[in-house]
Amino acid sequence: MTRAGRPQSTTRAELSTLAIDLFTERGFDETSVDDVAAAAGIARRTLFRYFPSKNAIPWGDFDGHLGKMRDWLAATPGDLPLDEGLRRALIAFNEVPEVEHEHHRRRMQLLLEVPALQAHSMLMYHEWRQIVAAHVAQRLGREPGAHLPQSIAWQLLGVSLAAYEQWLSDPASDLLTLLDEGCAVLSAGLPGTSADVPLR
Amino acid sequence: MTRAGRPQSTTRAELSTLAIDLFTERGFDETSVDDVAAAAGIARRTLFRYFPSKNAIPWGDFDGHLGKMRDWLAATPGDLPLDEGLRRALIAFNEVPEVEHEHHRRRMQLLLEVPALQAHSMLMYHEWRQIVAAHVAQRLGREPGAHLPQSIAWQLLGVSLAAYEQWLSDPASDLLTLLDEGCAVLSAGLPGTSADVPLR
DNA sequence: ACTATAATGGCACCGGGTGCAAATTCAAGG
DNA sequence: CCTTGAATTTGCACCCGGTGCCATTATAGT
Repeated sequence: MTRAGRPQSTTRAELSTLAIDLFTERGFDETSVDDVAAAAGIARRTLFRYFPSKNAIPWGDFDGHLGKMRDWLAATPGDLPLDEGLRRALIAFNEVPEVEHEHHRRRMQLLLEVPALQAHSMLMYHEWRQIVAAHVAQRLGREPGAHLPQSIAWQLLGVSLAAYEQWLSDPASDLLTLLDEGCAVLSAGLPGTSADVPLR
Repeated sequence: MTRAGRPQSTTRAELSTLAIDLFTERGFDETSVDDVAAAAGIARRTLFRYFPSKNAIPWGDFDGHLGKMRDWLAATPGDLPLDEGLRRALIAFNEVPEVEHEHHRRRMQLLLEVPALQAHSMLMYHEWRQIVAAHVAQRLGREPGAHLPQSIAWQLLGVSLAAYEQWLSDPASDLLTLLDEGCAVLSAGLPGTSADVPLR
């Protein structure tokens, strides 16, 4: 059954963590792809078979993780309000086992603070947004490509990224709490609205 | 008075429109920087003095345009609800004179549909978000770097990008109307919430 | 051992981006 | 008219990310 040929000499995950270490120590721009390949003991050409680009390396197996987001949303009870379903899925998606906390933080620090990676992340989040939009569309009885679902997906992404930025800038903060706060704003709408009590 | 040296041989705006033409015709990835330079009649090296990267070329003078966003927000009457002020500034920022409609559409089509440019746009919008966050912070009496202002800025960016995507995908649609719809969601919060009438 | 299979690795090549130093073009002053 | 100085343009060498191609290597099954 085990279809054979030469076995892989390493894994995406291994390479990703190794690279994150290097990038964090020496800096992303200052570390060349050759450096990573050399440290991993493989050829540069091979590294590009594990990852499509240097920017993709710190992401590890994000696509695999995306599947979970889809599953959580699909498993959302139908009687749950839309915002509550989104909130729970978002929390679940960003929950990380205690042991991996430090590693997760370092990875996200790279992804959110290195300009090249910041930019690249938008390509990664495209699929994530489509998953969210599809769920919202289904709940609201619209097309996945319609304006409302797409807008909500973008806004939820905004909530996530703002929470992550805050989390990274304040070591004492808790990521899930921040995500919760963001969701609250998204659910209830902007403060200081005509519907609200006057500000002063 | 005119402090002299050799005069510039062209302008950012000229190069930008020329390049947008080329990129639209032949494709962004298929058009090399040398092609653009050749078409403009300047050296490749010189082109990189007008723009810091190939990705920046289609943006033209975006930084200058950013100043207007700051001005509109600063000029917002203090008695206007927060959401209404943001809505008006967003509309004003994205209003384009009739004559430039076609050009604007082609530019945005590139910026939103070419992956490399999609990614790069996040770096461009960073400053835009900070402007919005600063305004929100001032209105709400918080620090510009605080979570709430940053989250709202991210969400407003999401509203903008969703509107633009919709506008590009549907030629019959009106951009300002779409922006308005997005702002409405942001103001009022998500539909299908526990606070709303049950869905069916 | 032999073969099919699947991964690794070396090499040449392309395109974006930069540092550096020389060449160009203008205004102003002697 | 010629020089000087400022600001811009340009050519060149070089680095790095990324790809196409093909040979090489390591495994499983016969």
